[in-house]
Amino acid sequence: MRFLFVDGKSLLNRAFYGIKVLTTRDGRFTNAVFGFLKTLQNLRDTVQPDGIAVAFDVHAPTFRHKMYDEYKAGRHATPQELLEQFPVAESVLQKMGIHVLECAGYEADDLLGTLSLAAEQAGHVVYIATGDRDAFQLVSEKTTVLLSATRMGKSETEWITPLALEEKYGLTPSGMIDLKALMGDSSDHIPGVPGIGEKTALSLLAQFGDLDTVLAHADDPSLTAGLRKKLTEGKDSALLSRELGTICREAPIDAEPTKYALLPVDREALALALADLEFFKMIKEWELDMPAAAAPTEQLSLMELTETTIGGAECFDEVTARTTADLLPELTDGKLTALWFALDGKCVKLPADRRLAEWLATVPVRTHDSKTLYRWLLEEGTTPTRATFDTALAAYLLNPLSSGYPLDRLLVEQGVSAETPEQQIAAFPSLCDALQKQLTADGMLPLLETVELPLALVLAEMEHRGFIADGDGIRAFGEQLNDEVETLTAEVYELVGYEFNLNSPKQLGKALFEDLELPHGKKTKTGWSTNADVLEKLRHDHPVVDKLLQYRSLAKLKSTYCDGLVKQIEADGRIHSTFNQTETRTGRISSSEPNLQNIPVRSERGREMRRFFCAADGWTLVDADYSQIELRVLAHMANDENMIAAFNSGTDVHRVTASQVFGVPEDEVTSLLRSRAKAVNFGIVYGIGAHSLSEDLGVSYGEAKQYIESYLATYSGIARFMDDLIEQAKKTGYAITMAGRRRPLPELRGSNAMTRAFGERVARNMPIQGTAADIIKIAMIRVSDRLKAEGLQARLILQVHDELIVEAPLAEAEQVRRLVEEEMAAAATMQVALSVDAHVGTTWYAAKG
DNA sequence: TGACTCACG
DNA sequence: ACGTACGTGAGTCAG
Repeated sequence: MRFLFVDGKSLLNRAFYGIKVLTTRDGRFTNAVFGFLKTLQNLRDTVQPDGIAVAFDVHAPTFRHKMYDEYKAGRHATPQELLEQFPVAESVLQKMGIHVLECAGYEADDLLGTLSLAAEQAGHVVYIATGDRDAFQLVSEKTTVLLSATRMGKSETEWITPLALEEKYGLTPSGMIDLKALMGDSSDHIPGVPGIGEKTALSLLAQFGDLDTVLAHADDPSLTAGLRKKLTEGKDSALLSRELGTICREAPIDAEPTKYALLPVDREALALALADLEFFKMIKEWELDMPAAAAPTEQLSLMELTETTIGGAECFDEVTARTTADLLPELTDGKLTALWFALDGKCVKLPADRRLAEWLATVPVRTHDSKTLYRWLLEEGTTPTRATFDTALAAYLLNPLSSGYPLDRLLVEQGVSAETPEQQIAAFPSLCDALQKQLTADGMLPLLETVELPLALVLAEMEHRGFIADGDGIRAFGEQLNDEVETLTAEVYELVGYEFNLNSPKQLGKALFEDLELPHGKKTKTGWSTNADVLEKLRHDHPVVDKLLQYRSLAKLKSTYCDGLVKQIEADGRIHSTFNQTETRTGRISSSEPNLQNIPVRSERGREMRRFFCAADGWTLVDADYSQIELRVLAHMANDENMIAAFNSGTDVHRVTASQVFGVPEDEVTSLLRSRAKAVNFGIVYGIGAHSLSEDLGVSYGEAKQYIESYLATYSGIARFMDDLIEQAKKTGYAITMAGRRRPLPELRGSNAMTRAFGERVARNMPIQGTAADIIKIAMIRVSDRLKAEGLQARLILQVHDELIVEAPLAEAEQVRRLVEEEMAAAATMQVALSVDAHVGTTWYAAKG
C-alpha cells in the first residue's frame, strides 16, 4: 500500500505566505486553507495513496511562551490570520475522509517520523509532504519526501529520494542530521558549532563522512587552526544539536498504517464547508454538488431550456418582437460576433449583424459588461439605449476588491456552475435578480442605476470617439529626445568610468554606491534604492547624479510616451483608450492601452507632449477641472466650520490654512508657509503620518507632527470626522462614500500593526477620493446628456479624475465651455460650492489654462 | 512574474 | 522595532 503523510502546519504556512490575501465576504481569512487544499489535491493526484494522515503540532499550555520565545528569537510569530485557519483546515480534512493527527508534546515532524518508520517496516511505500527541509532525514528507499512550495499561487513539488539527496548535498539521510548538528538552525534553536556554516559543514562531512568521524578528527592537521579550535570547543554543542535535530520516530501514537486508510468522503458536508469558505470553483473541480443552502443567496432558479436555436429568420423575428432583452455577447478575438438571448424557455443565438444592432439600439437590455455592447452598437452607427442592468457593474459595486468580474465567476459565486453559453443564458435572468436584490439590501441600487449604468454609455462614447494625436509631431519629439538621451548616456558612462545598463537599478546601484562610493541611500529591499528621491539628495555629491536624473526623465518620456503612444494611434488618427469602470477600489475610473490619465504635465518638458493631443480641424478642446474637489468634499463631509468658511471666503484655501495653522495674518503668509499648508492639506486626505509629511516637507519629524496637531486643532471637525470614519469602518467592515459606494476593509482585522494602519488610512481616504469620483461621474453624465439635449456636436473625450475634456466645433466652444462649467459645478450640492475652471484651446496643452 | 521606477490625479 | 502617505498603468530588468 501507499501512504501519504503530511505536515499540515508546514504546508499551511507555505500556502499562507505564497498566496495573496483571500477572505470571505464576512472577512474570514482563507488563503492558507485554499493553497493547502490545492497542494493536497495535487499530491493525491500524483501519489494516489491508499491512506493519508495529516499531522499538526499541538499547542500545549506553554504555547504563549513559545510564541514569545519565537518573537525574541527574531522569528515571525504566527500571525492571527494564519492561526485562525488551522482549525478550519482540520475540519475540512475530516470531511474529506482524511485522518488528522496530533500528539501533545510532539511536533508534526515527530509524528511523520513515527508513522513513516512503522509503515516502512510493514513494507509499505511512504510519501511525506512538507515544506520543511528538516524532514529530509526521513528519506529512505521506501520513503520519499515531497518538498512543497507555493509560489505565485501555484504549488510546486520537489521529489527528495536518497539519490536526490546524494546529488544535492552529497549526503545520506542521516547525514542531513549531522549537517544540521554542525551548522545549526537558528529558527529551531539548534546551536550547531559556532562559526561553522553550511559550506564548512558540507566540506567537513564530505571529507570525513559523518559527525562522529568529524569530531574524532577535530585535530586533523588538514584543517585550519581556526577550524580545529571551533570543532574542539563546539563538540558538546554539536552532539547536543544532533540530538535536538533528530526527529523522534517513536511518538506515542497509533502507528499502525492501515488505520490511516482513506475514509469515505462526506460529500455533502464537504461541499457545505467549501461553500462556506467561498471556494466555489473547488466544489466544481472536485465534482461535488453545489449546496443550495450554503450559497450566498438562495440558489438561482435556472430557466428551463427546451431548445437552443442558432440564427435563422424566425429567431430574429421572435427576438425583435420584444421590447426588452436579456442577452450576453459572444466575443471572438475581442470582437463581438454574436449575441445570445434568453427567451423564456429558449436560448437563441443570433449573429451580430447590422439589422440586429439597429433593433438592439432601441431597447433597454440587461447584460454583462454593457460598455462592450455599446461599443459594438456605436461601431454599427446606431445610437444605443441605456441598459437597465449590468451584472459586471453590479458585482463591482458589491465588491470592488475582486480582480475581475467574468460572468462564469459571478455565477459560481451564486452557486451555479455554467460553462456553455446556453447554461449561462439559462442562469442569467436570475443572476440579474439576485444581484439586484443584494444591491438593494446594501443600498447601492440607486448608485448603479443613476451613476454606473448611464456612465457606461458615456465611457463607450468616449472610447468610440477617441482623442486625436499628432503622430508625426510625437515621432519628431521622440527623435529629439533620443539624441539627448544618447548624449546623457555617454556622459554618464564617462563619469562612471565604464558602460552598463542605465535602466537596471541593480547595475546602477553598483555603479553609484560601490564604484563611485556615494553615500548609499537609505532604502533597501533587493538592493539600494536609486529612485528620484534618493538621487535628488545625492545631487551635490557627484556630477553624474544630475545627468542620471535627466536621463531618467527623458528616457521615460521617450519610451513610455513617445514610443508607447505612437503605437496606439489608429487609422482614424485617434487614440481610443479603454476606460475601465470596474477596476479601482475607490470608485474612480482608470484608463489603459494607453493610459491617457498620466500624460505628463508637471515638468515643462513633459507638458510638451500635450501639444500633440489636439482637436480636429474646425474643432477645439474645452478642458475643465475642479479646483480642490477632494478638500471641498472633506470640508463638507466633516461639516468643519473653519474649513467650510475657508473655502467660502473666496481666498486661496492653502493660504487660509497656512494663516490659521501657523497663526500669521493672511497677508503675511509666505510661499514657504503656503506650500507647507498645502502639503498638510494633501496629507490629511491621504490619512497622514508625521514621518511621511516630514519627508515631503524636508522638516524634522517633530516639526511635522506639530503641524498635524495644530491642523487638527484648528479643524476640529475634520479631526472628529476622521476618528468617526475609522470607528465606523471598524464597526461595519467597510468604508463608504456619500453616494453609498462601499469598499470592504479586511485590513482593519489584520494582526499586523502596519496592515491595520494601512486599513485606517484607507478608511479615511476612500470616502473622500470615492465621493469625488462619484461627483465627477455624475458630472460626466450631466455634461453628456446636456450636450445631446442641446443638439450640440461636442462630445466628451477624456476624464482625468478631476478634469473633463470635450471636443467641440469651434462655433460651439463658448457655449460648451459654459455648459461644462455649469454641469460640473451642479453635480453635487454641498456646504462648499464646487469650483470649476474651464478653458478653450486647440491642443490639450493650450486648453489646460 | 514581481520588483522597481515614474507618469498622473 | 519597523516603515508609511491615497488611487492608478506602463516600461524595464532579472530570475
